[in-house]
Amino acid sequence: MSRSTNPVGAEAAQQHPRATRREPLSRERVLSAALALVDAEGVEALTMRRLARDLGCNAMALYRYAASRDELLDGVVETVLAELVIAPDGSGWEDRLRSIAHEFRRLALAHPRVVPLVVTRPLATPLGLRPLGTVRPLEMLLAMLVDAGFAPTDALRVYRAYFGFLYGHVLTELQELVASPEESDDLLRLGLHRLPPQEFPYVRSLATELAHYDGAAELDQGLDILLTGLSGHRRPRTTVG
Amino acid sequence: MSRSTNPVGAEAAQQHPRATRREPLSRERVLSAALALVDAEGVEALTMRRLARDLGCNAMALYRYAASRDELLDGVVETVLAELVIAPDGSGWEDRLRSIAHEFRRLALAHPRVVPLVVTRPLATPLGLRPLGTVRPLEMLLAMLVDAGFAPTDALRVYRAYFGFLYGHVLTELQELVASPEESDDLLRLGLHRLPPQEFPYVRSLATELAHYDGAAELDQGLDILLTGLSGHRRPRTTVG
DNA sequence: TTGTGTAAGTCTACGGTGTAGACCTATAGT
DNA sequence: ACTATAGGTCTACACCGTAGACTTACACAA
Repeated sequence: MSRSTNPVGAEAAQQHPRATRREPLSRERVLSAALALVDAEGVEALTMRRLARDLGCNAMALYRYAASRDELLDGVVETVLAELVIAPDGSGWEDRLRSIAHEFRRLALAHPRVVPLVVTRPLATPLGLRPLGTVRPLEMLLAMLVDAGFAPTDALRVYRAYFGFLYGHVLTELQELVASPEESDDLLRLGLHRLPPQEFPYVRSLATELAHYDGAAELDQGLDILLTGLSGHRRPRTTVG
Repeated sequence: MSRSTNPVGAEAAQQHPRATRREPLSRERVLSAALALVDAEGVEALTMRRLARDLGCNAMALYRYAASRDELLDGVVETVLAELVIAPDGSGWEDRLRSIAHEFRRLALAHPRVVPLVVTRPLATPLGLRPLGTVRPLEMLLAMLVDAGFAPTDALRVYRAYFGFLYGHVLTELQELVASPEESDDLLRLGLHRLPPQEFPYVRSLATELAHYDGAAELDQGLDILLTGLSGHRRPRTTVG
C-alpha cells in the first residue's frame, strides 16, 4: 500500500473533488476492478485497455500500480487469497483444516474463473519471489500445525498433502461444468451425446452422477480419508485433546 | 538443402517456396512441433507465426490442421495425455492406480510447462465437448474400476478422489521450483531471503525441506493414505484377491 | 488432350495486444 | 516564485489471432 503522510504534521488529507475528475486510482481500486472483470468475463478479458476503460482512465495509468499485466494477474490471485480466513484457535487442528478447506472451496466457487490463476501462477515463480499474499497461507498453516504439536518437517508434509488435495478437489469440482444448464436431460446438459457410445460407455452411463456433484460432501469424504490418514501416519508430538 | 530426397521428377514438383519443402504438414506433425515448442519455451511462446516458422510454413497453413490457437492447445494436452499408458491387467486395482499415478507424475515432470494446460483447459469446456483424448483416461479408469468390482457410481467417486489427488500432487510438486539451481544455499535457491523474516519464520526455516522434495516418495505416501481410505470407505462388490 | 474440382498453402489486411518513452499538469515543499 | 515530483496521457512499435481472397498442384472425368 502507499505510504501515507507522516503522522508528524497535520493530516493534509483534504481532498477536493474538483482536483480529480473521479476518485483517484489506487492499487486496491485497480485490483478490485481487475477481479471484478475476471469474475465477470474471464481472464482473457482482462486487458490493460479494457480495465482502464472500466476505471475511466488511460491504459498506461495502470502501470503506476502494477508493473505489468502479469503482475496484475498475481494481484488478482492475491486479492482472492486474502479473503481466505484461517479459523481462529479453540478447535483442534483437524477441525481447523476442515474449516479452511470449506472456506477455500467457497472462494473457488465464488471466483471460478480465478481458480486457473490460483493453481497456475505459482508454477511460474519460485516460492520466494511470489507475491507475499500468496505465501501467507503457507506460513499460517505451518504456524498452526506447529502450534498444534507437529514437528516443522511434518507440518510441511501435512501442508503439502492437504493443499495438494484441496487444489485437486477444487479443480475436479469445477470441471463438472454443464454445457447448457437449461437442458433437462443430463446427457445433453454435459454434451455427452457427442461422445461415441461404443468408445465411452461408462462416461455416458454416468451422466446423472456427473451432472449432480455434491462438492461439499465429496470434500468432506476426502477430508475424512486425508485426516485419518495423516493422523495415523505421523502423529503430532503432543496429543491434542 | 537441395532436392536430394526426391530425385524423381514425376511427382516432385516442389520449387516455389523459398524454403525447401520438407515432408508435408499433418496434424500429427503440427501438434508435435507445438508440444516441442511449449516444452522448450512455454505456452506463451506458442504463437501461430512462431510455430509456422518452426515448421517452415506460413502461419495460415496451420489452420488446416487446427481451427484456432485454442484448439492447438487442446491438441497439445491430448498429445501428452495420449502417452499415459494404463497398466495392463494382472494386478489388483490398487496396484494399477499406483502405477498410473507414477506414470502421470512422470509425464508431468517430462512436460512441466504443459501441466498448466492439462489442469486448466478442462475448466473451460464441458465434459462432452472436450477432445476425446482428454476424456479417454476417465473412461479407461472407470472401466478398470468397474472391472475390479466397483459399482459404477463408486467407480466415479474413486476416480474423482484419485484424479483430484493426482492433479493436486503434481501441482504441488511442480511449485517447488528453484529460482537459481546453481546456488548452493537453499534459502537463496528458492529466493526465500526476500521474505520478511519476522512475517515468514516457518517458511524460511524450512528452506532445506522445501528445496529437497522427494516427489515420488510423497506421492507414494499420499497413495497409501488415499487407497486405504478408499478401501475402507467403500468396498468393491466382490473381494479381489 | 482439356476442363474442373479440390486440397494445401500463401498473401494481405484488420483490429487488437502489452508496453516503452516522451510528454503534460497539478500540487507540495522550499 | 521556483522546482521536483507523482499521477496521468499520448503516441508509437512490434507482435498477435485470424478472416478472406488468392495461388498452386494434382486427381480424375470427358
